[in-house]
Amino acid sequence: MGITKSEVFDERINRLAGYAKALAHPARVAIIEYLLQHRACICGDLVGVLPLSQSTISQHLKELKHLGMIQGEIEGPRINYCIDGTAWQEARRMLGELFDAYNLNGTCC
Amino acid sequence: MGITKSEVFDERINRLAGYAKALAHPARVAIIEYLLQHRACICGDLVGVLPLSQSTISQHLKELKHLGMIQGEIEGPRINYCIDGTAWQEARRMLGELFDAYNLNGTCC
DNA sequence: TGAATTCATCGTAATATTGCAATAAGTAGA
DNA sequence: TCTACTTATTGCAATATTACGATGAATTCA
Repeated sequence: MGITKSEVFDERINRLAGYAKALAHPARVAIIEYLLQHRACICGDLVGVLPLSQSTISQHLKELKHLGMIQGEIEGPRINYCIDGTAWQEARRMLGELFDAYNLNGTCC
Repeated sequence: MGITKSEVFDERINRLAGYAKALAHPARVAIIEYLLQHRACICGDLVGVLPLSQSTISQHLKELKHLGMIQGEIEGPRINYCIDGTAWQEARRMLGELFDAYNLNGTCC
């Protein structure tokens, strides 16, 4: 098939997987870290930083936007992308809870 | 293409993306949560829990193993899969640092 | 208006992922 | 050994992802 059976999992799990997916590609991690360091960026900046083409970077930005992790604001001829605070906090909380669940149950194996 | 240019990103970023990838599919999140709750599991258990076929689940387990998140130990006719503590802690640390970087810089936009 | 700048989109190609049925491989017990 | 049980692998099909060049759309400035 090649199509994820999202409908058989509940909302929470799909959302968690979505946030993880946003960080599941090195280019997207690099983009997020750049955004964290600069508080904002434009696609053009990234073209100079990442060894990927402008269209590829634009595509990753689109994916991050689609997954809710970033926002884009038009500012003159360029676009100010930045982390979406709400999604960021939710992702942090959901992933944090998942990782913390390991400690609560003690070591395994 | 369809092939990620991992070689242009450093080790740390690729590792982080790898851990995120482990959680980037709802079925794998469900598997991990099941492991967290039961401390161990066998593929057969999951077949009764997840609405996916045995071969599909086995494949996700293989992927999780490949990404370092779980370990499998043969125990009689079955296999005891469990979270890999070392990888888990590293993933938690790396993702935690990433998420914390947002707060350190204050709100954005 | 025209040129330059910036980002998005389209088209294309190659590879990866997801899923399942069927089958294989391994172990345990009769 | 034979059977039952459990998990892995194979083969296949369909969709998703990644990447890039070329082109398009929008904005700014001369």
